[in-house]
Amino acid sequence: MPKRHLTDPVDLLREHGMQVTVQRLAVLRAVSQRPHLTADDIEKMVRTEIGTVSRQAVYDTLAVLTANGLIRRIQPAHSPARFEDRVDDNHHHVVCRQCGRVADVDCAVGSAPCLEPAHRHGFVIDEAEVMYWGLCPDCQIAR
Amino acid sequence: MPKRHLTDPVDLLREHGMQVTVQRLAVLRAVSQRPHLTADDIEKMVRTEIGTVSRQAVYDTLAVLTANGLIRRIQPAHSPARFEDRVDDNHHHVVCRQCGRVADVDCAVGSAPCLEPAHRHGFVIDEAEVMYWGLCPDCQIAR
DNA sequence: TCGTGTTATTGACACAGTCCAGAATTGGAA
DNA sequence: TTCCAATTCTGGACTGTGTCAATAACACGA
Repeated sequence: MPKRHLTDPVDLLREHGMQVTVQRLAVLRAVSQRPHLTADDIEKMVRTEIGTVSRQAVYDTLAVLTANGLIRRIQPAHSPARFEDRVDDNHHHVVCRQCGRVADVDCAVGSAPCLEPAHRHGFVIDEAEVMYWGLCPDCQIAR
Repeated sequence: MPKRHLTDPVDLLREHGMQVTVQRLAVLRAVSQRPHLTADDIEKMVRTEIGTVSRQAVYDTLAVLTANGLIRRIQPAHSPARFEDRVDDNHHHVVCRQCGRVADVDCAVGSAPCLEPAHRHGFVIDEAEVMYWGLCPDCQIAR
């Protein structure tokens, strides 16, 4: 009896007590294959793959996957939310001001960059999010 | 002839070639008095102060003030845009996950924190934005 | 005070995302 | 295998921010 790899999407869902459905697997596959897609892009990909899916199902699925930590939601300003399956590591993002493209970056400062603000104003801080802004290679050429 | 202080709102607008209007002065005053307000809050404050103002005028004014660098627009996820008049210094923000309250923080790492990502993927980066997430004092108590 | 270019008003519209209620599907018990 | 309760999906209406376009009003220099 072959031992299944832990990151098998089916096992992943089961481990979190979630039912296994075609839609969920398709959403997981889409997010995994092409990180930083928008909900709309994911909806299109899933529909292409399994024929039909409602927008609501996509949003619900993304929400429940996010809540269970299987995927991560990032929301740059002036852009719809984007999703990625790279979780459990402390990485950040660089966003193109022109086309909205997103890429992963690791911060050079360390594994927990800037987690210590000078004054925390009584806030209990649980996350530091770093967003780099600039122009992607394509948009530099287009100038 | 007394020399006017440079940060006089009227002079500020003139310096940037912008006409001086009651609405603009009221918007500047609102943003200055209570930083991190939303456009909606600002609209209410301005309306209270000068009687009547259209939503569009508020948005236009905020846009033109932002474009000229008189105010700064910050846009936390799951929250409408907020505005502040503290510009020209490299500070960041801490946002309450519960109520959306925003406070200024200076990063302890240095004046230009995390500006050097490990891999920039060909992007030309012009800004690094740091957002801290947590709970504000009031919302800690409410738990 | 007048003329011109800028700014404000009004109302329609766009977009991302959410809510709701009923229908369908699923996992697990028998 | 069949059935039940819980979960999930569907379709449509709806919200909240924000933008566009056309017209009216205003600010400011001459």
